[in-house]
Amino acid sequence: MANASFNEIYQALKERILAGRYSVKMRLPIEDELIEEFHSSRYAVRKAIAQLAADGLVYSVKGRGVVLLEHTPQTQQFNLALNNLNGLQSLNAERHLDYRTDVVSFQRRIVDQALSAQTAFEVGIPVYAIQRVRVVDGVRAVLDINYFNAQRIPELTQEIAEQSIYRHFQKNGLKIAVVKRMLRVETATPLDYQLLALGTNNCVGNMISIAFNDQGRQIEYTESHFIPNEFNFNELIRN
Amino acid sequence: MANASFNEIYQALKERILAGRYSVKMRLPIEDELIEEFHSSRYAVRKAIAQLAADGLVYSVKGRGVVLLEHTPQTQQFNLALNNLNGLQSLNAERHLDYRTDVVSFQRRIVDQALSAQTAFEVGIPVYAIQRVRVVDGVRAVLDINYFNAQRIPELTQEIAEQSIYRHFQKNGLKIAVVKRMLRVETATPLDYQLLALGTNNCVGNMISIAFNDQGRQIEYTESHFIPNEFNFNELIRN
DNA sequence: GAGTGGTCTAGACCACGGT
DNA sequence: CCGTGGTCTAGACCACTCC
Repeated sequence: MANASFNEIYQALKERILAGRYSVKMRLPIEDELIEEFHSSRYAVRKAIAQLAADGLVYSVKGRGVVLLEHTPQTQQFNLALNNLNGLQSLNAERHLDYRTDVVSFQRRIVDQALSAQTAFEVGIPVYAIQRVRVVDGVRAVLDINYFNAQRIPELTQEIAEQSIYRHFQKNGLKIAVVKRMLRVETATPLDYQLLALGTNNCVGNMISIAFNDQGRQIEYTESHFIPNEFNFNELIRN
Repeated sequence: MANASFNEIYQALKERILAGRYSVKMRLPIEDELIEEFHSSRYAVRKAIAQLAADGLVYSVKGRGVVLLEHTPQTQQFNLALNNLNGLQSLNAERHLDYRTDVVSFQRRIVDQALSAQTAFEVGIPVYAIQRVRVVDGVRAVLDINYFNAQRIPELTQEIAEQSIYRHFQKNGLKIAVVKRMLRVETATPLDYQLLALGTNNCVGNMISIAFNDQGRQIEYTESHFIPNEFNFNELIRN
């Protein structure tokens, strides 16, 4: 492989790790060896290793080398669910076949004091306020409560809300740059009881998302209320 | 500032952003200007900007520049809680004055089939199995259920479990390198009812942590069950 | 002391955004 | 077309691990 770029090196190493090729020593080859093998620069090799570390596959120790992290079948399963995608579509990505969105409420309104305190939007600006229920395998699993800054997004209709709002954004050239997210467990509200399949549970998970466009402006405040026991959020912390 | 290192540049820029110095243009100076101002290299400047982006303060756009993200007082508050520390101590870091740990159970046992399936530890190895309740401001807020690989950690005693296990690790030269974490909302178990101040709630949050040492070996499986409404987990997603 | 990753310099060229 | 950040090269030196 001549002059492999960062991504080729990353993919190749990832494949080998998952295939167990480095399992004996539980170490990656040293940087100089990888540079030689891939006929690449130290920059590209280090970037590939950084990506493997971000995936939770390896850990670099100064003076010792790049160590492979144990991964039993169980910890592999542990890694399945994702939390770094855009809309709520990601919650059930590819896991479920049957999926439906019910638009419960679709309004345009002006941000008042109370809504401003909740959403961090300025008082007086127009927003779309949308409530939708996600029905997964026939179960009312997620209640999405969206507020979009109407001045900074392309026009929305109820029909679009029934499909994917994020896809609509993408088509119209609006790019979500950064999302700040907060996860909480909350006592269920009357609206949750009304719209979600809570069973005997009286709490919901609440994922609050604040999204920014590539101008740095907040365009969205969303609460996603989800039923217990069905959703996992994974995360990796490195020292 | 002559020959400022990455961290000095990062701190200086962060301070200025928070002080609103770049608020007019909502842009950072271009890389070449920063290189000149700090008499530093492009490497250091770019690394500092990368750190600012990881903090959710800025966003880089190729061809346009480094954009500041809006941060209203509310979104600032939104950023408060952390989720990237080690033990459960972090959950209430500096927010609460009164804090106590009750050790409910402290055992050594051998991993059997069922525990192996749950914790990803191999069948047959010895583990410490510890249950502790964290009492915050007089409220039984968190139930910690720990399993530590006894062969890979320094000896534990009930007295240590009453204090901080992680501090004990640190003192004895055991370094936690990586933690894989999963967040869920679950129906409360009988143990949760018994030990936590659930009030009328019948669910808990469950933070499952799998920790690895700097040899890449799993040393810990922990479930932290926490009561609703009191804890926030923050996260930043960038495109 | 030898080996290894971490930091840093000084450049070159490319890809994208806006005019 | 120009300005900007993204990728990449080819080195130097430092800090840490381990023998």
